[in-house]
This record gives sequence, structure tokens and C-alpha cells, in this order.
Amino acid sequence: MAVRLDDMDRKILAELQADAEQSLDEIARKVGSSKTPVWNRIRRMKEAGVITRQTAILDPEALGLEACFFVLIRTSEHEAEWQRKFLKALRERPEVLEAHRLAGDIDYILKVRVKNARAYDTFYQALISEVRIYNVTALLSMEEIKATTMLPL
Amino acid sequence: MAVRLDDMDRKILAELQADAEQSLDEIARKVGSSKTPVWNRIRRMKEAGVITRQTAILDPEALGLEACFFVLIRTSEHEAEWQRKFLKALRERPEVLEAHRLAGDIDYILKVRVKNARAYDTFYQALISEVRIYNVTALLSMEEIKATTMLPL
DNA sequence: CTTGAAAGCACTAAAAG
DNA sequence: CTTTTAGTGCTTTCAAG
Repeated sequence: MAVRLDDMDRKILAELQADAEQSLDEIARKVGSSKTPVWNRIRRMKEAGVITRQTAILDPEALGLEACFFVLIRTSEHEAEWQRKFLKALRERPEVLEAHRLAGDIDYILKVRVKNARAYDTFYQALISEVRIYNVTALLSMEEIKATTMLPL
Repeated sequence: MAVRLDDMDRKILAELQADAEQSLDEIARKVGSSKTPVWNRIRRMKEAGVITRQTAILDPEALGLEACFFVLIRTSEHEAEWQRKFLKALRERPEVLEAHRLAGDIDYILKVRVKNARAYDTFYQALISEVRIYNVTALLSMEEIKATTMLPL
């Protein structure tokens, strides 16, 4: 899965992560190349799956999504059918921004963005009514110190 | 901070979140409007800070960043000077993708992306040598079930 | 909101290193 | 094999109705 990238590729990726609206000419100038080679490298990296997609980043506060919870989940069930239902529920709920299966005594962690604590409770009640969960701890974020989509290159 | 958005604005945002590479004409067609009004709405939402920026989403696996940790931090220190140093350290480290200050007995949560467990240990040793930390629990992600930048609208 | 028009840009192909 | 040059048609941007 890992793709071979040279220094120029990495510079281009850094520019695209920082600002995907720049023109090819601008990127080419910054990385010390020119339009066509930069365009070819970007195309190759899209085909190779290094660049997944391009998206607009929105401000959650400006949209009224003022509450962010990290949810630690322990479960007693480990059957395939239960897991299938659980994953489906997570993927279908748009307020679940992240979901990971973990190693260790905590089985899952979720990141959930909602309007307020009440909206979180609605989400929580809906989730536990869909699938059996042994233990849930919700961690409420008081302050987003850092949140970036920029991967280190 | 919260901005008033109508249904058309929300449809446009949904399109931009799903794929920011679409042309204005395409977006306009999908939301049932035309080029200029869509362009004006997007400009207004950028000025209002609803749309923060546009970015390329990269595949961490393809870049060889195969390990993801959630780090739960408890601290005994709550002085301004300690906090300043701690936040600075987090903001400067590119492997820290997210950092939140929490309510409750856990003080901070981090999301950290690195090449492997060894790289995490290097990060961890560097962090605890920079700032005094009372207790750290690292949760290792075995599987990214879901990871989206798309906020619910 | 629509039309329309100017400027800029992405993308392609073909030439040159 | 990679870069430069050059051209076409689409897209953004903006002014006027």
C-alpha cells in the first residue's frame, strides 16, 4: 500500500494540504518546478490513492456544533453479528466523525460532534437502544487546542 | 459566531464537503440554482468563516503512517506557565493531529499519527521530557472504522 | 437571479532536453 | 524518462440589467 514518494512529491502534498485552492502555477513556483510536471505528479498520486479527495473544511462553531465528545466504549459482546450492527450504526450516524476499534480493555473510541449536551444524550440513547453496550464513558471537550487534517510528511 | 444559513447554503456546503473539486456549474446544477448565486453564497460563507479553507485529504496508510494512538493525559500541574509550555509543545508537533482540553478527571486527549509503535515511543519520551505529566494512557487503534471531515448540516 | 463577457486556469499533446 | 512549450476549451470572477 505504501507508495514511493520523492522530495518533490512531498513538497507538493504539503502545499495541497495547506491550501488546495492554489493554482498549479503557484504550487509549481513554491516547490521549484513547473506546471506540467506538478500536474502529472498530482495525477499519479491521486491514482495511487495517496490523495484521497479534496474537501472544504468548515468551522463547527460557526455551524452551531458547539459540543465535542470522545466516547470510550467497552462491550461484552464480540460476535460477528453484533459487530456488524454496531459498525453499521456508527457509519450511518453523521455526528460520529471518527470511530476506531482499539487494542486493550477499552474496545472502541468515538469522536462525536453535536449542537449541545442534550443532542449528545439523544445520540447516546439512540445508540444504546440499537446495540448492547457494556460500559460507556463520555469525555467532554472544553477546548479544541489543535485540530488539523495535515499529516506529517 | 453562529451564522444564519438557509437551505440552499446547507446544500452547497454539503456538496463542498463531499467534493471540493466540482465546478460551480456542477454544484449549481445539483443544488438547483445557477453559477453566480452559488458563487456569491460561497464567497459570503468564506468571509463569515463558515468555510475555513480547502484541503487535500491524504491516505495515512499510503504515506506509511500506520499507527494511530489516542492519548489520555492526567496532570497534577494547573499553573498558567505549565499549560503554556504544554500547549506550545502540542501545537508544534506535527504528529499531534488533535488535542482537546477535557472536563472531568482526564485533563487532555490527543490523537497522534505516527509510522509505528516505536515512533510513538519517541514522541512520548520527547513530550514527557518537555513537560511534567502525572499519568498517561495510550490507546492504540487497531482499525479505523470511520474517519470523516464532513460535519452534519 | 440572469446574462454575458474578460481573464485565468486546467488539461492535453507535442517538442525538446 | 522528464521537462518545457504552447494551445484549446472550460471555469472563475465580476459587472450590468
